[in-house]
Amino acid sequence: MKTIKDIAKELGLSVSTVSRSLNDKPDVKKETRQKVLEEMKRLNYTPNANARSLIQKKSNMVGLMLSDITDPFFSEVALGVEEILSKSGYQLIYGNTFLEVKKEKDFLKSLLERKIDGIIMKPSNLNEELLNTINQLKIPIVFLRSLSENEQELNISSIDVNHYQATYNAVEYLIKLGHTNIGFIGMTKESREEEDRFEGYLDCLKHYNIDLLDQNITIPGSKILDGRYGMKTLLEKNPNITAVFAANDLLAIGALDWLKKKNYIVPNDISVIGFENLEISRLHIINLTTVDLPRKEMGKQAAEMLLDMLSSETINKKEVKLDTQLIVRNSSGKNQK
Amino acid sequence: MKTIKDIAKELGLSVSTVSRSLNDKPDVKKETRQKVLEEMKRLNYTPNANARSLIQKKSNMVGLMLSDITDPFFSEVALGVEEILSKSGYQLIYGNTFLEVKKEKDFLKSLLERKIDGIIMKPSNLNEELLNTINQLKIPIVFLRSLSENEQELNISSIDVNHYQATYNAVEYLIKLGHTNIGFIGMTKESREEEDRFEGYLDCLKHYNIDLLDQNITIPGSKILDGRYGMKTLLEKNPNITAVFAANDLLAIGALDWLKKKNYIVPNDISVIGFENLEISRLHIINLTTVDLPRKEMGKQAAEMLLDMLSSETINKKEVKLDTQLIVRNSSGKNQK
DNA sequence: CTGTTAGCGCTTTCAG
DNA sequence: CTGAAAGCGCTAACAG
Repeated sequence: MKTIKDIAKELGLSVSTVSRSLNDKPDVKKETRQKVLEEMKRLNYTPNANARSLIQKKSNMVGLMLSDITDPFFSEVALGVEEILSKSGYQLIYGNTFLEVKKEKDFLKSLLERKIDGIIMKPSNLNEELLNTINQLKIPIVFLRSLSENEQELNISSIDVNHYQATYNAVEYLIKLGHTNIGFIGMTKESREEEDRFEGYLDCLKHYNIDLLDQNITIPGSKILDGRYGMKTLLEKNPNITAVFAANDLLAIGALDWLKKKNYIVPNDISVIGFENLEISRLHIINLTTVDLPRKEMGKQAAEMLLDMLSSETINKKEVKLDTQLIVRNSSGKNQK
Repeated sequence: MKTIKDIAKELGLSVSTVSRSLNDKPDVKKETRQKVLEEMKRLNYTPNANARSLIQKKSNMVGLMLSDITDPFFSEVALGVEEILSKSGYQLIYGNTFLEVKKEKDFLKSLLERKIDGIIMKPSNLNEELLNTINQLKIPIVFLRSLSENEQELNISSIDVNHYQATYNAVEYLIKLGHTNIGFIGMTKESREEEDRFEGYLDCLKHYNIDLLDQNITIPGSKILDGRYGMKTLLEKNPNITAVFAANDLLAIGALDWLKKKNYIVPNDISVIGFENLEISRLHIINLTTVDLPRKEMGKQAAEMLLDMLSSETINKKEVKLDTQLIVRNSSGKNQK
């Protein structure tokens, strides 16, 4: 492997001059720099970023901790993050945690050893230990979800959408279509956002003086099959349901699928609303009314917030909540009963 | 930031003893090691992996170059790769290239500067320059696609499925259902695999003495909307088509969507076959006959091949082609005309 | 404008 | 079993 020493020796220069030339520093004669650059090419020299990191105490690497990259939400976030950070010369170390505390811990540890400059992550509900660990990191962090109460004092920025409001609006939209018997198909595991959404559902019903029925609620999981099962469960418990809010599009699509299989007509018999606005949801054969989540945009903004924190001395914590938009399609309509 | 020096000073030991203790090397008294480990915890010490990489000439980092992480194929590959490599203590630097040569070059360069130990990647059709660059890397590489002819001499392993055979089988299946007017909706950009698939289609028609019709072929792109457009194009050019092979599921789903919109009955009027077996494809409302791609498995095997190359002195190049399976669902049936 | 020197944090001989 | 010393490849004062 070639080093700047080789270049220096070859050219009869000192390593510092070579270093200066390579890094576009001032105080180098044009011709010298020229010669260095040529020699560099000739020798097929590649700088050693690790050596540079060591001395500069800056690695130009950022950690990206996701729960599951195959989740369309995270893959789009990851795309947005990478787009912005790579432009600024940062490399991304990525890992999946499935929100398992052990994986989170292990991954964080490996990031710290690598002396990364910052982290963008979607953590689980932090237990105390992890919270402490994170608190001690002296590097900028952006959460891909809102901070919970016990995290408020942390010096961490966050980006999220307003799950509460989004759900409230969606349910309100159903109520204004005449629905009163509205089911809720929730996601397991995604506690923080999930709570907010559930509260949005509850508060909206309350606001319109609609009784909350236990049998209108089910929490089956987060995949298509869970949605099918959730829809089945709801109808078994309460056949009078006329509308359903599902906590994500896959659940909603599963619900649609099950309804279709059982010869229910959507939206005449039952209205279905999702949450996420996946690409497939706008398919003619699905045509799901849903809440649009600006996934890639969230990734981009997360990256920009991190860059911001990276470049300023004082950590200026920011908590951003993006607005969402209800996308009305054909899976929802007036209550016909 | 604490260093081993701090530990050494605190304990009145030399840095070398501390280093040995931390790395489980022999020749350290049990109690000494114990003391070091305790002090390490007390001081909240984190080793500096960059310093270690510098001296060991091994970074324990691997590059993962994808075209687009939001493509379900790549996100699942990325999951499999990460699962295996993180278990072996490797960190993954990921980047999206969209098969753009400039992005590929830039990303490769940044990987080289980081002195990564190996690369798993899905490259575009390599131009000579990139090919040279890659050839000069003295590190193990695994391609997430088969090697093309001009790449054969490279010391690179690859993993892929047999696109030719998979397509041949799919088309043969259609022919055996009585179809002779079979459309082909192809993907742009993904040249290598695409050629193989196209050849599978051609050879199969030829083998069954079916005339190849120009108007039965269209290459619209790779997304749902492209599939809709592709289906539209095919039917305009040749209304007698009774079956369609689409080069991926999204194209096939787009085709289904358009057929549904135009009130064609699938599979009675037209059979549709996809390629990939996405999760949504098994939905009751889609129910797509398709070729199953073992995506995550490919990622895992790619990682294992790389680990293999990483641990053995001699680079033992391997070219793996996994078999695929035709998943027959309700989007295909007997020719009714 | 250029060279000398020190040192980033760590591992690894080589002595003892 | 432990310590001293060298050095990985690079940057950053400081002299000149």
